[in-house]
Amino acid sequence: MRQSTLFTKTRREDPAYEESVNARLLIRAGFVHKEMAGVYTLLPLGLRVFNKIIGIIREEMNAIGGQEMLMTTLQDPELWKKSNRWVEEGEKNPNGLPWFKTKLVNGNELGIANTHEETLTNILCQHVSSYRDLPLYAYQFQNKFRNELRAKSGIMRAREFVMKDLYSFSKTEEQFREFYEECAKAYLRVFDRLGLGNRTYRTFASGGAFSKFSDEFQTLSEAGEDTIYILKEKNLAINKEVFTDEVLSDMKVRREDFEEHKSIEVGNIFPLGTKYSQALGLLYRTEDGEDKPVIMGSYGIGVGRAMGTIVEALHDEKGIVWPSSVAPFAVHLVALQGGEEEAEKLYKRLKEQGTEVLYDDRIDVAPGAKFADSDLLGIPARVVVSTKTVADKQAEVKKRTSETLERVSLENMPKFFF
RNA sequence: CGGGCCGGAGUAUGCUGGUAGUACACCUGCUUUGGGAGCAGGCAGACCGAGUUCGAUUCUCGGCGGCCCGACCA
Repeated sequence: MRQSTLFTKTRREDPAYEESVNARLLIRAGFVHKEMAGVYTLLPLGLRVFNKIIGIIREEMNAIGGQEMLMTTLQDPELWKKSNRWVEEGEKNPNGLPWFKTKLVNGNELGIANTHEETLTNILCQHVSSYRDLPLYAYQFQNKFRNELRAKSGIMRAREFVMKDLYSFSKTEEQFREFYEECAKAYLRVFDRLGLGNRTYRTFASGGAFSKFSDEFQTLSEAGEDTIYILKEKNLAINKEVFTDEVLSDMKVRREDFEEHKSIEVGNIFPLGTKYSQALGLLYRTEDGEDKPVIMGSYGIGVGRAMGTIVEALHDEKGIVWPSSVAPFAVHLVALQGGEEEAEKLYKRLKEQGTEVLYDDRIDVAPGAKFADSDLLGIPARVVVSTKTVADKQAEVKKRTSETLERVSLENMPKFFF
């Protein structure tokens, strides 16, 4: 893509109304636009990153048998009343789910989705009736709306956000557990591919409204809202909420061996048991002809939060540092004076070979400004073509993560040196 | 939802009870080009409402909005 046609502009200064690193950098670099507190638009560059994150999650979910679908945002209150999660006006919410609601013209109330256990369980009542139909795993990337009392930390705690939510439906506890562990491994692969592997821990946590315990995926970061305790040699992490003597003795570990860290919850998986299958009547018939409620589990990753976490975890003083797996482009080709003609040729060649390239073809922009933009945008490789390099029939390559400049022949540029 | 701070060109800010200044961006022209160029000219701004006052961007109150702390949070 030609940068001269990119409608977003970078900013030199931090927005005055944002304090968090992720929001400051993403706004300055033109990846997101803030609509209001906790509500962010994805601009073209931001959407490219977003879609790459989704692509990675999708591959890993498909690999463990997930079937992708897309459920609705408008929700029928009747379903939620069955599970006792519909909260009337003025009522204190026993489940802690802050609802957004709206109304039809005729006055009937509707819910605006904040999660989809009820919806999917209800759908499956029409498709599951025998043990032969199980297990099954369905997931989606869908907008969730949560009426957070306080949106904060930039895109990390939003009121509207896209979540990958997968739900498992199993015959037995053993079958559920087997998938649960498989999904936990898939989650670690996802975070590894997102460039967060070395600082993301599967973390023992409280089960909230659904079960006694759950597993969170926590990425170490000072920007995090959570506190976890980690035991590096055992690769064990425990959320502060459940860092109790009882839990420690169950795990046969000593409190003083743990280190305390701030962290960001990038994913969460938890058992649902038969809470929703019983409430909504999702039963299956066993080999023995008996009707039993399906055993469920729920598995979430916030896509925007993952994006923000990457920015928080990997930025430097000059800007964003995207891992190549999610970078908006693989290469930032920068033409400086005297290099325009060769840069143009190189741009065409890189595109032909399928390399995703952002081409800074802007004229009358000072070299320093181009370099500053390049650093801010965080594309993994910068390729400069200028009078100096053209004289040697070369281009200059610099990785975003390194200060080393490398010269590469313009004629025989290796296909993927990036 | 409680508390603190804040609200002015596209962005960032200084001063101010007498209708607004600067920098960057943007437009025009000339020069300039390897780490956010220079000169000249130009465009562009006070969240909403009420009150005090001869006069309010400035002071007071209310609303709305933002950030932060706390509470809350699958």
